[in-house]
Amino acid sequence: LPVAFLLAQVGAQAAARFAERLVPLGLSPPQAGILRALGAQPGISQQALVDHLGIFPSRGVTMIDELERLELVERRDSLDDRRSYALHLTAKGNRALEAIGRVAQEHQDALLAALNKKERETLGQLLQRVADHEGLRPGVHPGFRRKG
Amino acid sequence: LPVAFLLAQVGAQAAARFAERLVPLGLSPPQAGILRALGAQPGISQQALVDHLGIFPSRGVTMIDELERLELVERRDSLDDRRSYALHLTAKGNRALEAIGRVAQEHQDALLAALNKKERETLGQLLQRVADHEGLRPGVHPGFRRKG
DNA sequence: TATTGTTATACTCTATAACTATA
DNA sequence: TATAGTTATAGAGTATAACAATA
Repeated sequence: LPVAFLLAQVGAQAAARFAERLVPLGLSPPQAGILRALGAQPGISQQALVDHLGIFPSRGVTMIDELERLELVERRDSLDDRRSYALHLTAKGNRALEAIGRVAQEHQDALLAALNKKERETLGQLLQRVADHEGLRPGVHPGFRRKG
Repeated sequence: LPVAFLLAQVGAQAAARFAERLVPLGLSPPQAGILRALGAQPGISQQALVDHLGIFPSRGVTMIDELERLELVERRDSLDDRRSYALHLTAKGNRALEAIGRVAQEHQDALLAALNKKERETLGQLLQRVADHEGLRPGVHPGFRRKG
């Protein structure tokens, strides 16, 4: 049984369907990932953010630029180091993050409609063990991360 | 429990690790997918291939060009319709397909090292049910397919 | 001299559209 | 007129490298 292939196949499907559900919010999956990270760690620097997500600094700049233009994120001057910014969600950003959460729940319910509650738990536990064994960071999508 | 996110996360990891294992073979995941499809359906036309994989005809041309240059695939003239070709694996292409199979097995063993045999079966069965419910075609990676 | 963030550029993958030749 | 395959072009997403300001 090609379980590894099934994983990649169903995982890609999950990602694609989630991306579709973000379209009405005007967001991409990477943007949702940044909002999520900033919701969990308000005030972190761009450097800390790109390190956490495993992306290149230049990409962080571009993405934060866009999220700032959308008024979802703001760069505040750092108090102790004038080179860096403290990144924060705006009120609008927080509302977007909540909307992402609702959409994610709907997405999961639709994706796992073929499984009952107990089976979903089992699936989650098995996946979590694989994720832990692979050293995956909770909440950080590998599609986000640079090679290596 | 964010099972849908875990699925996307672990699935992307699976795809990335498999891609790494293809590097020594000089192949990309899409190329491996084509070799696999041609192994299962020798002699099909480019049209049938791109339809099966859900890619654009122009992409099919480019990819078959490359695989032909690598001497893994050959275009044979179709007997009954001079517009189309019959696609076949060469002897070298068949050996490559076998190597892909070995690499896939090693990949799966490494990826699922945290699970015992029974758990792997359970995971596979749960994933298969999700895949069926989502209407995924066996052996066709969604990353391959055009939107829709 | 190292670090934060930025800019400018290039690369890869894929989509779109116009085209040729057969049917 | 429709279909198989091709060519040419464009776009999205991301990586790479050089740079300015601050530490």
